[in-house]
Amino acid sequence: MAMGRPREFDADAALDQAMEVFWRNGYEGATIAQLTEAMGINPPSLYAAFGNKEGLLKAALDRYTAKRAAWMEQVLSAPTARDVAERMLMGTADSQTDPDNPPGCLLVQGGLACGTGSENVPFELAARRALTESQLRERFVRAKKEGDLKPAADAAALARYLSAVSAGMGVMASSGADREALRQVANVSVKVFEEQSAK
Amino acid sequence: MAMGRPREFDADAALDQAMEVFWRNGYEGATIAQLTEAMGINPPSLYAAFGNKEGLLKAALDRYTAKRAAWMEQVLSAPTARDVAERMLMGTADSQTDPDNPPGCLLVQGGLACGTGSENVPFELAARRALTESQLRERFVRAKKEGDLKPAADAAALARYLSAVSAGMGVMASSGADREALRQVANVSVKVFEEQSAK
DNA sequence: CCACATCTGTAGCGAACACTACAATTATGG
DNA sequence: CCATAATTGTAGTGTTCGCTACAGATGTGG
Repeated sequence: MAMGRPREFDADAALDQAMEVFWRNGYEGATIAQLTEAMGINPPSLYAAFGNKEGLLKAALDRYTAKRAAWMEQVLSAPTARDVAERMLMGTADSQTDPDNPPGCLLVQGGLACGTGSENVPFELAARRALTESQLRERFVRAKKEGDLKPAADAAALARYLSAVSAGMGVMASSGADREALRQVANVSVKVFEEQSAK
Repeated sequence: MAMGRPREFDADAALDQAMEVFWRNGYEGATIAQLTEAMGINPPSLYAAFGNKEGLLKAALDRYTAKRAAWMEQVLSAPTARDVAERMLMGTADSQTDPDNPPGCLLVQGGLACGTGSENVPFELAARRALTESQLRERFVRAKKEGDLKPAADAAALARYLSAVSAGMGVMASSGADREALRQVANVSVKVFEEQSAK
C-alpha cells in the first residue's frame, strides 16, 4: 500500500530549535508562532509530528536529557563521591552559562508553576530532575560500599543536596549570574563532600 | 474639594489573595479572572488600584518581602555565621512546606522565564532575591570581622551559596518535596559553615 | 443639598492564543 | 500510470487573554 508523502524537515533539528524556545521563554511563554518559526515549519506539520504543544515539550525534554546522558556518564564515572560532585557542579556551572544555549537549565526554567490546562508540565520537568537525583544516589551508595564515603554518610541526602544546589544554580543563571559566580557556588558546595569522605 | 467614593475592599487583604494566586500559578499562569475572583473584586477595581497585572505583581512582591522582613531580621541576628545559615535554611525548609501557603517560594515560582511582554518579570523577582543575598553577604563580612568565620572565608561566595541552596529548595518544594527532604538538604548545606568557622 | 471626585459592576473591546479544515502536493505500492 | 497515504501551506476557527468604556453608586467639600 502507499506510504504517503515524506516529511520535508528534520525532526531532530526542529526539536533542537523548539528546545531553545522553551528554554528561553518557558512553556507558557513560548507561543506556537515562535516555535513554528524557529523550527522552520508550519503549525500543521508541528501538530502532525508531535500532537500538541505539550507533546512537543515532552519530545524536547527527551532530547534534552538524551544529550546530557553522555555528560552524566562522565560525571558518574569519577573515582570518588567528591569528584562526582565536583564534576557535576562544575559542569553545571559551565553548561548553564554556555553562550551557545539559553542561560540556566531547561528542567528548571521550563516552568515551575503553570496555569490551568498545563498543570502537569511542572510535574513532567520534576520527573526528569528526579532521574538525575536517583542516579547520584545510587552512585553514592556505591561510594559508601567502596569506602570513599564514610559509613555514616547519607547517600540519599547527599544526592538531594546536589540536586538542590544545581537547581539553585539554574535559578541564578537564569537571572544573569555569570560563570564565575556559579563556580564559586560549586566550589563552596563541594566542600561538604570532603567532610563526608572517609578519613 | 470632593474626595470621591471610598474603596470598599481592603487592599492588603486583596493583595494576600493575589500573592497566593501568583505563587501557585506563576505570573503567566495567573489570569486576571482568577486574581479578581480570589481578591473578591472586579477588574476595574484591580486596575484602578494597581495599574495593571505587572503592577499587581510588584505590589504582591512588596508585601511578600515585607512579611519576610521580620523573619530575616531573626535570621541575621543569630550569633554566628553558622547559626545564621542554619536558621535561614531551616526556616526556608519550613516556610516552603507550610500548608498555609503554596509550596516553594514566590520569588522562584513566580516566573523564571516569561514570554513577550513580560520580560522584566523574571528580573523583578531576581532583584528581590538579590536583596536577601546582599543582606547575608554583609552579615558574613561582619562575621569575619568578629572572628567567627575564618579570615580566608569568602563572604560573597558563602552568601551566594546560601542563596542558591534556598532557591534550589524552592524548586524541590514546588515539585512536591516534603519538609523532611528539605531539612535534609538544609542539614547537609550547613556543614559548609562549620568547616568555614574559625578554629 | 448640591457639585464633584472616585469607586463599583456590567458588559464587552481588540489582540493573541492553541489548534485545525481544506485543498494542493509528493511520495509509495500495485 | 493510477489509487492511496501522508505532508505541506494557506487561511482561518473558537476561545481566552489583559484590559477598559460606561453608567450608576457613594462618599466628601462647600
